[in-house]
Amino acid sequence: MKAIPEIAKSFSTEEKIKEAARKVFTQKGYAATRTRDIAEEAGLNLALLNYYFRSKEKLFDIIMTETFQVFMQSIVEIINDEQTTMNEKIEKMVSRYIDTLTIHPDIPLFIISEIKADPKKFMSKTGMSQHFQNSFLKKQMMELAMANKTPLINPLHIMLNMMSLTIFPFVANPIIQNIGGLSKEQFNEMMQERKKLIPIWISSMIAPTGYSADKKQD
Amino acid sequence: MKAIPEIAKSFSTEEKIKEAARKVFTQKGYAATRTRDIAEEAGLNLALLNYYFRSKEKLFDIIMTETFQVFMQSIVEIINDEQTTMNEKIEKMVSRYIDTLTIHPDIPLFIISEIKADPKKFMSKTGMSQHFQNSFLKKQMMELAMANKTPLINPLHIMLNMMSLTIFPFVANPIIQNIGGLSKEQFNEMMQERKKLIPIWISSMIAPTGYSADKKQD
DNA sequence: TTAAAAATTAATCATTTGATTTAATAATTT
DNA sequence: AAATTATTAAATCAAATGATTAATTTTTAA
Repeated sequence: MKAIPEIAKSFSTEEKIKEAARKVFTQKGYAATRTRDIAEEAGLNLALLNYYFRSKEKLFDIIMTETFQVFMQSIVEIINDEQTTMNEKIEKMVSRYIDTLTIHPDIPLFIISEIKADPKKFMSKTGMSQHFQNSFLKKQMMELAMANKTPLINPLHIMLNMMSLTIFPFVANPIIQNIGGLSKEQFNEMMQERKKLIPIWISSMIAPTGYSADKKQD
Repeated sequence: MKAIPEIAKSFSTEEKIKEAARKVFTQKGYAATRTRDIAEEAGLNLALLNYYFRSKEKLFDIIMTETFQVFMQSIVEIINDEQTTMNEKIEKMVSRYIDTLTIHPDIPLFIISEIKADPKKFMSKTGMSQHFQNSFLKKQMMELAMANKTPLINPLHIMLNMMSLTIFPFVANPIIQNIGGLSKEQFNEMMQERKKLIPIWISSMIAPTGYSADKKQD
């Protein structure tokens, strides 16, 4: 009867398994991943996976939670920074997303797919809703709309637009590369361009002269 | 040895299987779908699936191809219509996407996930690249940039923005609903709002006063 | 009506896959 | 060094799953 290994010891193999699992799970998703894939990727025997993590699902939960948390944490810090303006926050978020996703392009599709596969499992414990609703950023957005006498665009739209413009290209990467006829490098260059462009676009949404043909500005 | 049934006959069961397959595949993806799920969804014996379609993979390929083609076809028509302006095309695309995806919200994540799982299998035969590169829309975009003396924003950015702003909310639906604290109905209302907003936003990207209020429209 | 063809079903096969067991090896303790 | 414990590997199990078979029912058409 194998005892469960203590936390401190055998850090190395445990981490090897987690790294392999992170790679294979984010690349192929839970259902398409075989525990044997993970063992092979880690260069370790299959039995170790269950020895250290009891089951595929438990290992997956750990990976999923960690991935999601890392992904959220950096954003939460940015949106609650009381020292930066709204525009600076948007710049920072866009910049951080693009830098992170250039290195780990699989993460968003992974998170989205797995949340969809079992929404209540992951949706409950994140508290994403509060993060945004109570954020300093949301306050700033609403104040700015007042100050500018601009008709208030739901802050959710703005946040959603920032995420859409930034994250979607990575999610739909193979399709986008194909439509644009881009190599991996050209795609990354384009995303670097967008680091500058997206904040400009978002700004122009908030303080718009943008209402084109039918409504003349005066 | 069972003969392969002729095309005309037993339309009903064949269609029942395809409908069931369409539903389950788009909902759960290829890997997470069991052929038994499809049989049950169709209310039919498992063996019929292989009787009519030989294998899970062959059935899947049919569903995938059809789904993708329907999705592309309507867009290709719009972007090559020589009677409409660029702005009208964008309005139409956004509108059609949102209407379609409100009814079939699973389609984009399905297509994206499965293309990612096997890019060469699906990417080759679509010819998406040509569709856009040779489109009347792209010509219009470039001409408009000239005429307006606007610095040319890569038409790919514009197309990508349109798709991002329109499709991403559906792809990330559970997360977006959670962040915004929205019910399914409220989410759909928001997407109806975006039907009007997205074309405005895109316009303001193309002919921008958007660079933080320093350039007046005349 | 009847014989052939096609459609449908229940039972079963073979492979895959998550998980376990048992034995061997390495590390640590006494 | 001997004993104990931790770690690793090979073999195997049991359930899930895609696919097939053989028997039965239904439909077609002569």
